[in-house]
Amino acid sequence: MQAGVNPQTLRYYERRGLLERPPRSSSGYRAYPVDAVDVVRFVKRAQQLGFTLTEVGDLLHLADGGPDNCDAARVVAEERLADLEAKIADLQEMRGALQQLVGTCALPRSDRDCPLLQTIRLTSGAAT
Amino acid sequence: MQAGVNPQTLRYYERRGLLERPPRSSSGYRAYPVDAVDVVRFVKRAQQLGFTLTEVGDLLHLADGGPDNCDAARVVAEERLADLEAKIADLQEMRGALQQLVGTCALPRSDRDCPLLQTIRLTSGAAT
DNA sequence: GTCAACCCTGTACCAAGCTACAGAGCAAGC
DNA sequence: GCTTGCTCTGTAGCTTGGTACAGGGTTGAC
Repeated sequence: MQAGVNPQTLRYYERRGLLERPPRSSSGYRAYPVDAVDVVRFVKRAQQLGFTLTEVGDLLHLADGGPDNCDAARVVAEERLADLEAKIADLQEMRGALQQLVGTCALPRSDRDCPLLQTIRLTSGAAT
Repeated sequence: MQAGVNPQTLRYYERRGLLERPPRSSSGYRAYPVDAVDVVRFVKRAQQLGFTLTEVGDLLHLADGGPDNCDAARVVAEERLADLEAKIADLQEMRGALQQLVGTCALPRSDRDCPLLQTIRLTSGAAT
């Protein structure tokens, strides 16, 4: 398929309610509208970013409604935004620790003690 | 336990090779050394940041070695660093899209059409 | 010495997110 | 009209990261 997923996955998404049930040909074959590709791509992208299929479904369903649902959608979006901020901050902290580690490893061999575990401990300690 | 996980999980980590097999009491009870707590905390933190247990195990095992393994550890760390950079960039992009979405929703009700799905499509389209 | 509350082992189960398989029908090229 | 390759349905399996349970031993308070 154009979205790079196999038919089983599409049926799975349909079961999960992520994809609308497409019209069928006279013989029962699914005939996906063009938009389906966009939906699938969105699902895939959101997944990469750590959203669960349930969350993706929530967003998609909210999008189906009119202005009333827009308020609900905003709430969901703002929650996700807060999640994202937190996750980004966390990853940045971890990046700092890793950069430090790589820096330590760049010392001449005689000057180092490969303190990976120590660095790790500091990192995890800082999070507590 | 002090690291906030239950005994089954500790045994699971032991099976997975993340935790060294601790010495046993005469009756077979596990007597964990103090460091075990740090290791568990590191595992938990790394998980939160999207590392799999397998990746965590790799890092921990590299840490066991001397200066030679330090080179290998650096390679792993640099790979993770690149992953982190990419993930952060991705999340930031997604954050931008969500912020835009929330901004749109803040318009007076009559002026809006809750274009969540459109925003989503633009976002996913931009990633292709 | 007995009772509760822990630990031991092994195995089985869970949710999420697919993926594969069986048994069937349809479509299209030759 | 037959074969190849798709689709259909339903069900079962996989992996990850645990959690629970059964059936037993241990430890410590009383």
